[in-house]
Amino acid sequence: MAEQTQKKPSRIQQRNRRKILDAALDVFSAHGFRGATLDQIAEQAGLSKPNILYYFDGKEEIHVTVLSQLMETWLDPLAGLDPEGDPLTEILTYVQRKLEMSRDLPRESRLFANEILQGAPRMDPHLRADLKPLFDARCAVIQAWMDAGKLAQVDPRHLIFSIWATTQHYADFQAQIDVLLEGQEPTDAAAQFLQTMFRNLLTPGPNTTPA
Amino acid sequence: MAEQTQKKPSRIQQRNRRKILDAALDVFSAHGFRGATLDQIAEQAGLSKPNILYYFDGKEEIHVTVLSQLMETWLDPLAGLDPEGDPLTEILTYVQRKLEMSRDLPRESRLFANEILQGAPRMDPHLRADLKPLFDARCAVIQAWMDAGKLAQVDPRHLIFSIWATTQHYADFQAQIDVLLEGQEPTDAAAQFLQTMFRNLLTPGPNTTPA
DNA sequence: TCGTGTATTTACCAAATGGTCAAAAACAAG
DNA sequence: CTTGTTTTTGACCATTTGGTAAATACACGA
Repeated sequence: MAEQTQKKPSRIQQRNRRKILDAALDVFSAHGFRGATLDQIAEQAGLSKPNILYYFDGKEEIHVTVLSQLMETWLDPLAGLDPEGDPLTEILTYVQRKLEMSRDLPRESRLFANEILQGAPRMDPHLRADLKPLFDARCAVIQAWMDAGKLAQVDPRHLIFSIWATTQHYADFQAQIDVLLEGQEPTDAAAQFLQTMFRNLLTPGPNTTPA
Repeated sequence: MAEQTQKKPSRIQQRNRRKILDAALDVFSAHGFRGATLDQIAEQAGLSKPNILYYFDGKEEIHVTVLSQLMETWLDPLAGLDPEGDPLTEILTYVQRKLEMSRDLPRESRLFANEILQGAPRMDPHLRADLKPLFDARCAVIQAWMDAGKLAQVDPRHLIFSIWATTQHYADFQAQIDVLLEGQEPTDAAAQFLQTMFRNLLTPGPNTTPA
């Protein structure tokens, strides 16, 4: 059966589960949970619907599995922020990595956005268990940098929010951006803009927040 | 019938259409188009399902109507940006207004986000017809301000994107933010942060973009 | 090659859902 | 009250969709 409690998954099982999860990422990210159908996932995966339900207990389980896997990938850049590195460089690198993820993994970004938009019904536990601790830890690191005078004083929490918002925007609102930037040079102006914005924000100098 | 080609709508008709559209905003913004059901909308509106279909031709038409109405509200702040005003003040005021809209009209923000996330299937025409021209016009205004040396030189298009992204983030990702900021002082730190960020970005000074 | 557990398909089902229709209320005007 | 119009409803319908059961095909080690 598929419910092997501890058996090693056969090669064919691994392959099919991967195909299903990849198809599910496609479909869920494009239509949301309720908008996606098992038939669509089945077709995309090149398998029959009952066959898919042979590998997963139901639509819900597929969705949860995809979201769980996504979580790791998604937290990776933030987790990679090095408390020992140069503060400004670390943050600007983080911005850059997030921006690249929007480019290279738009499906993942949209899937995540979809889930949060609906109130994170299935992801809330993950957010509390995985994201929250990491978020708090990174806020503390950034705060320490600021206290040491290595960065301008701003609210670390909203700094992170603004990084997420601006970078993920390019994946999540791509349809809008395509309309607004139609036919314009594909220069990577976004990267340059964001680097400038966050550098200016974080560089301690004459423009710092008034006490 | 409801299909009066030019007749004035009766008072009861106006009232019911409004109830339906408000209920639809609730339901669509919370579950997306496919996730929303006519029964949910009917219940929320306090009407029966057939009665709803007496006022609207179908689910699709309700959705389109809500989106169209939303468009005006949504473009209003950008349209209100005054080319004659003080550049920095104008933009910072715009940021503030957009942030307030995220607070006061989160349903609208999420409905919009949902639609764009799905690739703007029903809104694409509106984007091209209404948003695009306004966007181009405002970009030109901002560019002129920069050329006159009244603002630091950055890409106006990405400036606007970043304003949208950061402000709407507070409505669209509220579920996530609630988890991450749980139990923290409800100070309006977001407003202060964003004002600082965009002021530092746009104030011509030592931290300007390198030529 | 054979047998056994694995994988896949065919044929279904029940619930949900968008939508219809005719008739009943409700209502307005004379 | 009566008549003509607008509004509302109850009873249905067809399709979609998540899911199941049983039968069939397949892989692969003995």
